[in-house]
Amino acid sequence: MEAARADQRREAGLRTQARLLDAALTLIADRGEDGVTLREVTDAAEANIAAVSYHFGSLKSLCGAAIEQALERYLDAQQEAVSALGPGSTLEQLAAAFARPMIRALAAGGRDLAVMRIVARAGIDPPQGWARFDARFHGIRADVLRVLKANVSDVKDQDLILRTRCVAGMLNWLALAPIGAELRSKSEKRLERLLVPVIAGAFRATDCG
Amino acid sequence: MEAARADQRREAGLRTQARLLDAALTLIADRGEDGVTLREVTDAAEANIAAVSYHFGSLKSLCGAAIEQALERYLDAQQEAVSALGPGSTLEQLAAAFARPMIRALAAGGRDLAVMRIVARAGIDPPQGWARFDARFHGIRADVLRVLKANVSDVKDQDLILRTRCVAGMLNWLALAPIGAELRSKSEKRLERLLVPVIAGAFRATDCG
DNA sequence: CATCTTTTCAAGCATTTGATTGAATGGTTA
DNA sequence: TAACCATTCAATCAAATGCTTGAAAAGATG
Repeated sequence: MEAARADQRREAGLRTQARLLDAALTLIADRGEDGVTLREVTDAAEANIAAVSYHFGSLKSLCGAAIEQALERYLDAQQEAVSALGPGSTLEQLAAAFARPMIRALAAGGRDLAVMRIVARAGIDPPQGWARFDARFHGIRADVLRVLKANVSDVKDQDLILRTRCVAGMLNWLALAPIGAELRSKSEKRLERLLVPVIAGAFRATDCG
Repeated sequence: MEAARADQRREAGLRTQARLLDAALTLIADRGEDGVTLREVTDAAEANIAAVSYHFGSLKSLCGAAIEQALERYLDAQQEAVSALGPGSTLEQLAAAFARPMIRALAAGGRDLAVMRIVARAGIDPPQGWARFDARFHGIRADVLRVLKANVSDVKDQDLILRTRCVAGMLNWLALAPIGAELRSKSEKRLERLLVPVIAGAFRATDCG
């Protein structure tokens, strides 16, 4: 037979894996990793209970894989948004770039928002192997810090990093809290107009006097 | 017998109730309501498993009581801090007052911090009967809004409320996320110096140009 | 003292949990 | 066709869960 034609059984298995990952993504985003049960995830994925053990070894492994997938999608988007910043970017441009992945997710909803909610939850209850992504987080933080230092003077790096974390926390909060649900019907442009000034203000943190 | 002397059995029961509430407070703060088990809470409280049913009816009721207690403590502190604001308060004074309960809790740790973490979790997964506290939240928000309107011009009330929610979310994030743990060894004054400018900046949200 | 009442306790119950098993399914290969 | 193999499935298991039970403990009350 042709080598190009794939094994139908293997393809079906991969589709089941993908459905399980997708179901886990949504459920973890809504209830957290510990709130997801085996039956729930297999029902949502239209798969048999044993499929989780067969394809992933355990429910914990499936959730871990779903969370890793979400983290990677987030880091890709965040890194791309931040790397577009030039050396002379303003705080508003920084704020817009930094918040863009979350703003897009809030406007888009669905899987994109689920990814951001999982990342936010991971910030509260760091999953095992979180350290695996430290380097990429550090890289993004370095890009942000560079722009911050060019715009804000007489503030220690440590304190600028704290401001970045405060802003990231604020955005994560909007993804998780029901209060942030009001924002989800709005367009990207509208969200940008609302949030960017607040974020830039937090970055600036100056009395203006 | 004297009416003033209390029944020792009743007193012992009340002490058990208090221990259960206290154990639930700590555990809910750390793992969330759904992460608390009956055995865990009774072990921590040095009480028998049946004590929960006997005193509170169910684990859910015990957790509900602990969460309500935490919410009330929080609202008392927040309301007191905000009501100290005068009509001519600056944004920095507003920021300091608004963040004071969280700053005190971060500096104090222990039960005070547990209370704030439970309130933060309640903002993500609102418990039943949350609506019971709507009026008090609304009152605090009104006080904040008054000061904001006096300091920020040409911004709709709706958007000022959003800023308040963003700031509240940022503070809640610091209570929940492990990243915020770095702040917990610092003094109130140091925390105020670090956070108040950021919060005031988010409230101000102006380009300064 | 005898009787009540409040609280505590160990044992056990039904349900739900994650996980396993051996058989069945059905495409693949010789 | 027949042997093979990746996948699916229903049935089942042990452990953990929330909760209940009847008895025991011990202060209160007459």
